[in-house]
Amino acid sequence: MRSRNKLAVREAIGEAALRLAVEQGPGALKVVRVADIASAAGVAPRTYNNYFSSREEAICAVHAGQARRLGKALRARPAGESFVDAVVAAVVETFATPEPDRAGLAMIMRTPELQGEALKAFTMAEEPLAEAIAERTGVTAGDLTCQVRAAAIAGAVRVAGRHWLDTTSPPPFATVLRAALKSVL
Amino acid sequence: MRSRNKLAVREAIGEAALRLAVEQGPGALKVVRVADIASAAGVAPRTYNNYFSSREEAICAVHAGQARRLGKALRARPAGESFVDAVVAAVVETFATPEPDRAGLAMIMRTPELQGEALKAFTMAEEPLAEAIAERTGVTAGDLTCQVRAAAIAGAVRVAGRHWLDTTSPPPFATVLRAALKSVL
DNA sequence: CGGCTAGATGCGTGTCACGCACATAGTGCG
DNA sequence: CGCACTATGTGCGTGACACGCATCTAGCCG
Repeated sequence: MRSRNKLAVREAIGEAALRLAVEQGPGALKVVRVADIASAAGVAPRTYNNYFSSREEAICAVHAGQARRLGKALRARPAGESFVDAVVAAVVETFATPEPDRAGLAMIMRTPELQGEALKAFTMAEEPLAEAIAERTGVTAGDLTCQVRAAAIAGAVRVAGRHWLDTTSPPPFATVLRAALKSVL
Repeated sequence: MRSRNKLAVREAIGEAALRLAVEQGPGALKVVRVADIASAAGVAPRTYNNYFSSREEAICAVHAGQARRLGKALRARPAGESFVDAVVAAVVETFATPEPDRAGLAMIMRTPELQGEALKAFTMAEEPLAEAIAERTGVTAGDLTCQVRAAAIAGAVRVAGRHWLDTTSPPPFATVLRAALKSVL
């Protein structure tokens, strides 16, 4: 336990929380107790509470981490690429590589008690994304346009996810993402 | 008490919760107890719980109601108006008429524990907005493009709010809203 | 006028977040 | 080489809360 650094412990708890929630399916929040999450992650209940102050936060932590990487992904695109292509590529490699887990995504996006935390996770991705957009388009950081574009992109990803979940015969998520992004770029 | 209908009671509780939270300023969630909200609204603590299952939800209820009216506002625009003009007008009259209360908005958008619920409130506005957009542009409801555009508009409103709060000398909120919407329409 | 329903309220219970104190591993300094 | 010091995990106790259940009251309809 002590050998794992803080980030690793946080990840372990988050993954355990999400896994248990998905196993229990709908209504998981009523069944999965803090003690369950803690023991599944190999920590004491009190320790879980040092990292997260609610089960919702823990369950959404892994997706929050994924969303936070979007800005970095955009920065990593080659400079010669057009802005639109770079954003699409960054989004696809961040959210559709590998293909997301339908059960986990459904749990997070369709459970009312988790929606707030999930939206918060998506929204936290906007700030680094806006900075990356500002850098790439050569405007000053904190520009209103960049933040609006970042919010639009994040919103498109979210809507694409909802659409993808509603579809019974699943096309590749990347296809839905590209279609959604086409409307805002 | 019994004379007020359910909606009125809900509104009374929501307003009381927001008012108390704003009065206490930052850290209000630690100070404002359920009993305080209930007594301020003139109901029993158990009754508050029949309407809301968390203080966050109660505090954000008034803004949720405001956001939910956006779709209706768009439908109410004259048919001859261009799509862009109609959206801008609907947004401005929904969110900037009258000029919002800075303290209340700051409380909701800047308190971490409230952000999730606030984002949920904004997101709930997207569905009726998407339907109104579909109706006005003549495409089938549930179209991906409409939902993405609705999300982009809601995101622009949210970013505009954040920007408006960060500005020390406040321009009219409608001005910021128009600037933000220009980037996504 | 009597039963009926919706809504408000009280009470009890299980869960939770968090402050506080302690134990212990890893670390730098003399 | 040993010693304090710090960071982190953990146990315990407390206050608050969400919610199920039972009750009561007001208003309504026949």
